[in-house]
This record gives sequence, C-alpha cells and structure tokens, in this order.
Amino acid sequence: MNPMRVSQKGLYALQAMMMLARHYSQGAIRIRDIAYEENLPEKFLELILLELKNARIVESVRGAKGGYQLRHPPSEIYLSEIIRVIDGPLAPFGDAESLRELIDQDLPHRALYQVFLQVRDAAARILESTSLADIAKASETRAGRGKSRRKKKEPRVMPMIVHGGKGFQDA
Amino acid sequence: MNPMRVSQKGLYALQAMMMLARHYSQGAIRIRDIAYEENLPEKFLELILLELKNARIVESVRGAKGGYQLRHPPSEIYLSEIIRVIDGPLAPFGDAESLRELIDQDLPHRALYQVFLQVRDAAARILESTSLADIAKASETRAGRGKSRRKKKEPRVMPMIVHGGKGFQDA
DNA sequence: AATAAAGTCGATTAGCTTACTAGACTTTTA
DNA sequence: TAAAAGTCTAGTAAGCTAATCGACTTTATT
Repeated sequence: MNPMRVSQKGLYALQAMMMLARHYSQGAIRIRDIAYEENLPEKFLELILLELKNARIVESVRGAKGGYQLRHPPSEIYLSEIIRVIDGPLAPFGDAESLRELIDQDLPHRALYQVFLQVRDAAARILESTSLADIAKASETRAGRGKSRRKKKEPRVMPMIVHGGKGFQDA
Repeated sequence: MNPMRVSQKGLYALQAMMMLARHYSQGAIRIRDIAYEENLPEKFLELILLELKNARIVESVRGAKGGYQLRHPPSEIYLSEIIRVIDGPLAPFGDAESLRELIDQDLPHRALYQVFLQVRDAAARILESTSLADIAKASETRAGRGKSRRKKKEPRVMPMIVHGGKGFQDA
C-alpha cells in the first residue's frame, strides 16, 4: 500500500465505485451484483468495500436486502479519495508531508524531492478534481449497462491530451 | 519494476547519477566512491549502475583506475530516463501504450483510463523536462560536497509550487 | 420462531517483489 | 604478476499482492 501506483485492487475499487455511482439512489446493491456487473472477484471485493466503508466513502446495509451504497452523490466523490484509501499517498515517493520535510532537511537532495513533490501535486490536481460523476458522464456512450459494447461513431469523449501516435514507446 | 512509483532503488539511482553529474568530466569514478559520498549500499549500487550501463546512460571503465561516468552531459540526461530504467513506466497503472489500447477497447471504463493517462502525461512533462543539470543547479547551496549541511539564508531554490501549509495531510 | 439472505471478520496462501549480500570471474594498470 | 577495478550469477529474508475460506452476526421474510 505504497505511493502513486494504482494497484489491481485500486482499479477494482474504482470500478466498484463507478458501478455504485451508476446505481446511485437505487438503494443498497449487493456485493454479488457489483462483482457480477463489473466482473470482479467477489470475496476480494468484499474486503475492498469494507475498507471503503471504514473510510466512510460508502455505507452498508446489513442482513437480507442489504448491500452497499455511496455515502455522497457521485459528483462529490473524487478519484483521489478512493485511490488514497486503497493505494495510499499520491506522491511517487513517500508522501507530501515527508517530502516537505526532506526538502527542508536533506539539503544535498532537496531539488530532487522538490521534483517529486511537483509530480505529486500534478497528480493531485487531476485526481482531486475528477469525480465519479465526471467519469460516469464521460462514459456516457451508453456502454455502461451490462455487457453492451457497440461502436458508435468516434465518440472521442472528453477534451483530453492528444497522444501523437508515437514519440515514446513507454509511459 | 512497475508503474510510477520511485522505489528506494530508484532513489539510489538518482542520487548516484547526481553524484556523477557533479563530477562530470573528472573521468571515471569508482563505485566505492559513489557509494561512500552518497551513502549507498555498495553491492546494491553495483547492480544499479550495471542496469544504467545496459541502458546506455552511463559507461564503465574496467580494471584498475576504472569506474563509471555519464555518457552525456548532465544537461542532456533527464530524470524520466533514469526512473524508466529502474522503476519502469511513468503511468500510475500499466503503461501509456496499454492505457491507449484500453481507452479504445474497454468502452465502459475508458474515461477512467483517460484519467490515468492524464496523470502519466503530467508526470512525464515534469520528469522529461528536468535534467540532472537542473537539479544540480538547484542544489547549488554548495551543500553538495561531502557531509556539509549548513544553513544559508532561506535559499528557496527553484520557482516551484507553493504548498499552502495544511489542507491535506496526505499524498 | 425459524430460515435464508446478506454483510463482517480473521486466517491463510502462493507467488512475486524489494532490497539487499556473497562470491567467483574478468579486465586493466602498474 | 599482483592488485584494483568492474561483471555476473545466485541466493535470501521480509514484505506485499491478490486472492480464498469459513465461521459469525445482523436483518427481513415467512
């Protein structure tokens, strides 16, 4: 559970939260249904949801007719919150706090840590301003429901960065 | 060796490269001296340098009087290169290539992958434009040499992001 | 009250990754 | 030829990742 790296578990968490966002105000959804619709390992998802519940991002209803639901509307839940709970700080090394300390105290390497902090700030700016509602909206190719997977006509959702085609082969 | 997370090993690599940058054009430097000056585990550093050599970032001179040196001037070596060799792609999940594929093919989750790609692009912009010379220059508190660790008068190097003071405790 | 349907919780696990260390070997200089 | 360097293969303890299992508790329905 270390810095800025979205694990498989983190991706599962984001998918589950998106599913709950799509079904917001439909009451509690069973783990089984989330797992089925998003194709996630049910028992593992159980643990993930528990963590998100302890972090007060979702809430549960126990017993028959129980399940999980978001504690806030999708427009008020940001990707950063989910990622921090499951995968920890957004910084590429340590966390913002310790980086600031290192910048003050490890003079020979401070410039390096400043760059790490810049990277974390850049990531934070993006992830703290993108809500579940934002990505749900962007995914409105009506590809959300069930297994549907048709091709409209070049939907090109969201005015994001254009990736040249080549230039780098990496990440 | 996975996405956007600088490991301890990656930090060692960056420190070693900065040391070589400081001693650029002084000929080959022995592993032992790099390890001593930067306080890195010598045997581990050996492996790191070997990887950087295979990646053609540094070159070695074998035998007595041997050692390591940068293959290019510090102003032409970017942090991204070093991090990619040691810690892999800059994306928070997978790599840029596979994210682009997922954006095209996993319609239900494309918006999520687009955000991941935005994050990787933001990190890449920073790390691909910061050279060893840049951080060496920023560290010109003359704190570079040996164990010196004095305090000048608020050097505040580089016009970077101001961090409010609180607001988040994390990331 | 009994039963079934749900979430809760603790333990366990195979496989991988991380951060090393050890030691034998090769190359080069003096 | 001896000493000083880098090279290379192996090994390893500890921790993490992505799960699974089973027993337990809570709640709704009959």
